[in-house]
Amino acid sequence: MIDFERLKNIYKFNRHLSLKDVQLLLKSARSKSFSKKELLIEEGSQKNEIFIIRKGLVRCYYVNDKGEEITFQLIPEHYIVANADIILFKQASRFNYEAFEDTKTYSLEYDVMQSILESNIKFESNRKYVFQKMLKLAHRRIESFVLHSPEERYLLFIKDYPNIVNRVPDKYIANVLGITPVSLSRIRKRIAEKK
Amino acid sequence: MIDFERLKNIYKFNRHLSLKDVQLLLKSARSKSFSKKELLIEEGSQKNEIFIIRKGLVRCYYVNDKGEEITFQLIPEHYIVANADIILFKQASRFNYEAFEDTKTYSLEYDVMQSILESNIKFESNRKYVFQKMLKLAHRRIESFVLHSPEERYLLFIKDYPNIVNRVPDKYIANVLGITPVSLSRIRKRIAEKK
DNA sequence: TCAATTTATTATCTTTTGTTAACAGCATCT
DNA sequence: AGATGCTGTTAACAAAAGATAATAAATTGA
Repeated sequence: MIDFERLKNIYKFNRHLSLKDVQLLLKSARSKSFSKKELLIEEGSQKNEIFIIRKGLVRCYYVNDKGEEITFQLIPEHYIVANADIILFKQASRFNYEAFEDTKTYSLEYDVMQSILESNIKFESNRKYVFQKMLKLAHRRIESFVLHSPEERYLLFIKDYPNIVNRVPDKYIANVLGITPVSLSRIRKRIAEKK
Repeated sequence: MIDFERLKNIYKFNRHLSLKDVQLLLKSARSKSFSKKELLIEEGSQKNEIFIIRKGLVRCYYVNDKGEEITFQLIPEHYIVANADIILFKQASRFNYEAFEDTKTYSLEYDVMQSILESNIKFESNRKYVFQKMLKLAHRRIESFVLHSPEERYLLFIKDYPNIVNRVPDKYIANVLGITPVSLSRIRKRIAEKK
């Protein structure tokens, strides 16, 4: 049974949303579980399912020409997993989204979600909130690339996401920072020597 | 006199918006002109004015501890200039937004814009469109840092923004790509030698 | 037009990163 | 327990990038 009150709190739905509103949205949602290494979204997929992670961690990765996996994003609890390629670029997913731990989600077809959101004006301010949150994360990440060195970027990352750091091997974090695992290892050494 | 029909076309306002709707939004807008080097938004500013560039180019830059200017973004015609720090992070602007050419804009207070948007349900789908467009740009830029080398990043940039390349000195583009001007010069040489 | 400024390139040197490979420490799994 | 696989560190070398400075070329402004 879904604990709506708790969920509402977790996802900080707008204060103008009543419990009823949230229920409206979630009664169409499915609860799903993925065991470690299972894929939520597969490369090539045209499906457009929106997930909210209740528990666990999802790794979004790209497979390049050489067959190497490059981790693009690490997505922990309470964040949204969505097929960005479909939503933003109208193309099949270039990424795999893999449960990196045993993961529980609520999910919903994007179109279904949209029609529910559009059916109730109260959802609009919440939609705005979600979009802003995503833009905020994106902006901060771009800043970290333009304004900071890889070393500073790493320090920022462990400060911003202590929650992720202890849960995934460093090599994946290196990818997210746009550097190689070997380089991250050296950066860590340099930082340690400074102290 | 504002040519609404043309403007509507340029900014691809949603088909559900009538000319009347667009007029509603724009009658509160001011037309402004900035001569080269004038600031649209100044570092430290708490003002929240949204600009649409009708003509010209705006450079968004950050001044670091050493007093060096780092260009964060180059914003050409038809794009939006907004104080991201205020809107996303509720803090005074860390950036200057400078007219890099003589620039003409329409502008509007963010709060005014919001209340107009909220007064008319028809604007919602357009708001969604604008947010998506911004997220798309942000996502693509993050991709360029995570998935591509500086050289590939430069090639992507000149492909995506040929419009900007010929209008600003390379040193600003280097900043946007997260590298130094000297390094960009070497990259250009390397690319030239390959051909 | 001509001086002054800005920009791009090149050189030199230092630092950092990428690449590949080896290896040790852990964890996992049957 | 023992074999296997995964991860992080280190080494060695090549490639690229940062820093600084000098210079040439282009642009700007009076």
